[in-house]
Amino acid sequence: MSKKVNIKTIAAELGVSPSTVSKALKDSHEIGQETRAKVQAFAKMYHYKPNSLALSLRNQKTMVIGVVIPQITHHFFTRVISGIEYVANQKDYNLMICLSKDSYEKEIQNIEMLTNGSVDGLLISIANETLEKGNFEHFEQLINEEFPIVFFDRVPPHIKADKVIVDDEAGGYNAAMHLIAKDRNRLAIITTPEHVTVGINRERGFNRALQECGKTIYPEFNIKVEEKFDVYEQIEKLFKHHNIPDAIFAVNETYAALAMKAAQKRGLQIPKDVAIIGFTDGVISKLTTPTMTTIAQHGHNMGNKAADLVLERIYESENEKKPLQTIVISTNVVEREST
Amino acid sequence: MSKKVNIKTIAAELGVSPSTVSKALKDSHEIGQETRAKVQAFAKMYHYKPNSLALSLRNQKTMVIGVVIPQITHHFFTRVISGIEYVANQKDYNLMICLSKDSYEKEIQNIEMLTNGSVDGLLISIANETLEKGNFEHFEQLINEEFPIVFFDRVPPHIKADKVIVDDEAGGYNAAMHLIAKDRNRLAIITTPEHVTVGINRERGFNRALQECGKTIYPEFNIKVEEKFDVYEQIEKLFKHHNIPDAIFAVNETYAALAMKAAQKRGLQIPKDVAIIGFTDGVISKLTTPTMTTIAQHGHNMGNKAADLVLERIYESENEKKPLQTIVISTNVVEREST
DNA sequence: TTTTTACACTCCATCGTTTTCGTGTTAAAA
DNA sequence: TTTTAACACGAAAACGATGGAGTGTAAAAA
Repeated sequence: MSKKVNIKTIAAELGVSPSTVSKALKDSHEIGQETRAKVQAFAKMYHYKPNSLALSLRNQKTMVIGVVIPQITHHFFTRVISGIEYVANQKDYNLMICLSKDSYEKEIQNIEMLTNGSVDGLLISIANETLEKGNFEHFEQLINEEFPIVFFDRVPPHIKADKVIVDDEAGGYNAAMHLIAKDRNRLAIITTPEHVTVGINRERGFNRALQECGKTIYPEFNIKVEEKFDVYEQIEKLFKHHNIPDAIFAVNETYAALAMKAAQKRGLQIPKDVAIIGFTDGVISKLTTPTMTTIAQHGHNMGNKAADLVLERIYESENEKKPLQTIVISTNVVEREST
Repeated sequence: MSKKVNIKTIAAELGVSPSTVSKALKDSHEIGQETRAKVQAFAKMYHYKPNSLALSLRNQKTMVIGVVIPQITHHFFTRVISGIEYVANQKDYNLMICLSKDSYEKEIQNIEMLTNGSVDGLLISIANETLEKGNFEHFEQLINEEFPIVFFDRVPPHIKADKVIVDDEAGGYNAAMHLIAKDRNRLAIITTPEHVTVGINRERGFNRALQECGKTIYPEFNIKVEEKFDVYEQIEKLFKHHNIPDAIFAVNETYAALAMKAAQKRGLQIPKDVAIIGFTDGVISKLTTPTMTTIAQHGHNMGNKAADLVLERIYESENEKKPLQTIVISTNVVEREST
């Protein structure tokens, strides 16, 4: 890089002091018209830009929000990020995005790094590994320090903090109700292992609906997908029993699409023989054949709310703190061809 | 936020000077064993973390790479980011991701912001609006300043800079050849308007293959999709002619999936009646029915290469600069059921 | 003529950290 | 006893920008 212009170099070049330059650039009345014009012209000519590091250090404010997510290739998270970005940008805030890759260690590293003064606040969706471990000390410490922090989607269960979550339980309930309204009786669910909160909650809502409606809960119709093994094979098992479901609720879009494939491979008609409903507002559901009914998650909205919350915390004064909030983003059924 | 510990507060608390604390924390031999131990214990107890802003300012190094992309909800870009992140992390670099939302103005704002000292280097994929406008002054200025900058995927055509691109022309060529090898004669292409470089290049390769093989290029088999209008309707037109294609090459995954839907709606069998091939290695192609043959783009690899390049520029010394590079990421056909 | 006041700047401390160059003390060597 | 060296630590400048307090000049008011 060639030499960069800063206030000092301008000052030296123009034979004035740095303070004069700083004030002249802000059109301060303390500085004479002539000098002001001269400084401003010079600054423009040499593309002077104030160094944000120096500004941040001095103002103790970075105008950056840190975001830690497990995976950026998950479409839902990109929707959330785009929602966060929208709100942040309106307040002149920028984003620093880190990926934990669902690893406990990386998550800790990311958070350490971000809270070293680089950001004014933090938005976090917890790594799967951390959720499994159940070790949230790294968060508790930050919360004790009253660092502005908001959890979204994958949140720590027993920790007092601001959170934005999807109403997964209601989503699961509504999915089941939607299927039941279509006169389905043998409802299956494709879900995640115990430790993934979002999965359990959706399953809980699903089961509640079945109970309320007096539908049988078949143990063999509950597939808990382990990502480490072949996902398709696990889902395919649903159709290898003597008893085949006439409706399937998958807790995410991919599982739903794979269920559709598996069903079609068995020669089943969707939705005639088996209705399928997914979860999330991703790109896939509109492109499958038939198009897929889903529980829309409104990731963008979640991002908006999370950003609002953290900005509130950033701006609130030391003496008048608002109580902790948990914002629940409600879902809704988007009916398409698969049910 | 409660008070944060820094070197000064530690120094005051322990009755030593800031310099002593700084050295003690680095296990400097200048400081006695006893003091060293005392300082380190205190620092650990109060979770001292060096302020990265101050470090960056002093070292003139932020350990951050800025990334500007048009849309984060495009799966291809998330693959690239994940590739960038992988390489960056190995060198202890972090990412600052900004979204231009395909807007010229936002792109300029992002770049202004990032080059105010916040990042050591820049990775850019250009906004569509900028490409349309053809105004690349904001880049030229940075390049003149020798700021480490690497363009990827959507690159400025006539600007001398480091670039990482997909071999779109060869990709289009191979797609056509693949279809021709399947004994197809009436080949259609679903592409983008003129200004989107990636689209034109893929189309050019496609046409070249057709010419070389003596296949007819039907003008009505060339759909240039305008995103502002209903995409599906535009694609559907392919099947409304008396003459229907027996093979389709779509320059992205979404267009390909929509073409599949449109064909299936017309009662056409894929691949029997019409073979379809897409472009990109996204999530959709494996989940459609039938699964989709695509030209894999290797976004992750592109991210790796772009990050490698910019890090090279960051680390290279002022006097021995390497010549500008353009790295071409080659594509390959991933054959699935749709062809 | 002296005092006031407006004007146009400059000085200096500050944000948090590092690092070079001192400096004072003590013990060993001369 | 004096010189030397090791040891343990501190002072200060620097990174870039800012803003309150201070300074010097000149013109206007007393």
